[in-house]
Amino acid sequence: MLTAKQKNVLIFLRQRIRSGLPPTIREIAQEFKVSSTGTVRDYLKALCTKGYIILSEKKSRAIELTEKAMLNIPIIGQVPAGVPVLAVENVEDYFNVDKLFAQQDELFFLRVKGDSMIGVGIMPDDLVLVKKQPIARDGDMVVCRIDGEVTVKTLRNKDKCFYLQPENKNYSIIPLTENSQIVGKVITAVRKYV
Amino acid sequence: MLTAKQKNVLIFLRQRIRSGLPPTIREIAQEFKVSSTGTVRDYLKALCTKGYIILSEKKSRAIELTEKAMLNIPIIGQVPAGVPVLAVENVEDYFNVDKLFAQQDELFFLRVKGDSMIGVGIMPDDLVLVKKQPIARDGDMVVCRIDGEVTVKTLRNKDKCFYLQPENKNYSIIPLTENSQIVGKVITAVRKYV
DNA sequence: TGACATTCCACACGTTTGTGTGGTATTATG
DNA sequence: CATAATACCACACAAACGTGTGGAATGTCA
Repeated sequence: MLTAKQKNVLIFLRQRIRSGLPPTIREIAQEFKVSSTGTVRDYLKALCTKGYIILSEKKSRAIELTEKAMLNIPIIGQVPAGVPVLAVENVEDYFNVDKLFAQQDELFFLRVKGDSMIGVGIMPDDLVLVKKQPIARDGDMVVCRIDGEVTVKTLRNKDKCFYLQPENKNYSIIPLTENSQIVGKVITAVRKYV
Repeated sequence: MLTAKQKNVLIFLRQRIRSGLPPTIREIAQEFKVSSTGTVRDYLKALCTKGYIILSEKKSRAIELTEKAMLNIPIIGQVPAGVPVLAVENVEDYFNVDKLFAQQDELFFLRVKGDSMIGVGIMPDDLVLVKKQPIARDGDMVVCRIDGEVTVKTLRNKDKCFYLQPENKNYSIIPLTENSQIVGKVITAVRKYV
């Protein structure tokens, strides 16, 4: 529903906000070569009523992007033969990088050592993105401290007891004792190339 | 070299900048309960001369973090027994999410179908982060169009010819013909849980 | 001890910036 | 066709904001 002008303004806002300093009304006017601040306010009002931005009163540069306006990296799904790969129809979902930012203090990457999780495709030296939390549920992949050692395992809850289950037949199940502590939950596995 | 006060100010700045709107001098004063704007300017000058922030003149909220001050998601490496997991000493590197942003238009995720790359730990339904580029080098993992079909394979260059090599013994090597086109290069593999 | 950085204060000046009013012309939209 | 939304303008006002001056207390380090 955005006009071409509004779309361009939104792109500019996104760019500037991401760079760390949202623009003032007059900076937007300069960017789009309009001589009146009233014109820019028309833009912003339109984007505001359409739900793309939120404005705070009497604060400089106070332009906030809504979830709707956030730019995400597209996830391309199954691509039928003969169709351009990056066509809009193929976009299955979006990977929201902005959200990663928001909870940054809660996250860390852990480099996996050993092959105890190779059964689920996690190889030695892979990175797992861990969300810090002291508890987890049955089936969650967790990072755990056992007597000072740190391991990645699948958490299992059987007969009112918790167990750490490796995803490799060469390793055995470890019961979760008082000396153990769940550091966090694996939410993503990442392997970087090059 | 930062004093406790300066460190706290920097943490506050980082928080506010990441949230999208850097604070004004008076907002900083309010946060730290000092009644003079001059005091805050002292803080900022110190952080500036020590190389943590960059200030622009006569612009509101114009506080920029330097690379030195940027907070990235820490990558935790090998953790020896008895040491807290998240201790600073264990930080192996940082995953710079800011850099992902910069080249956002060049990136997309592709959901992998099939098990032709299972030999390198890429499983069906995994996501690969692809950087758009029409050429690649021997050994690069690439996304390729062959007669309209899209596949992920390893690129091989032998005897002046290019081949697409699956990482699974059940599949065979495919020569790169004129009907084929390299869409981009896989730079990261990602698997999301939950 | 002396030079220096740090951490605070008060107050005033001038620019930046958001706000508001009142227009006009063009382009949807039902 | 009429109403609404859009896209522009000029100008003025008040609040927000960065800047500057001058001072004082404290701690650091050679």
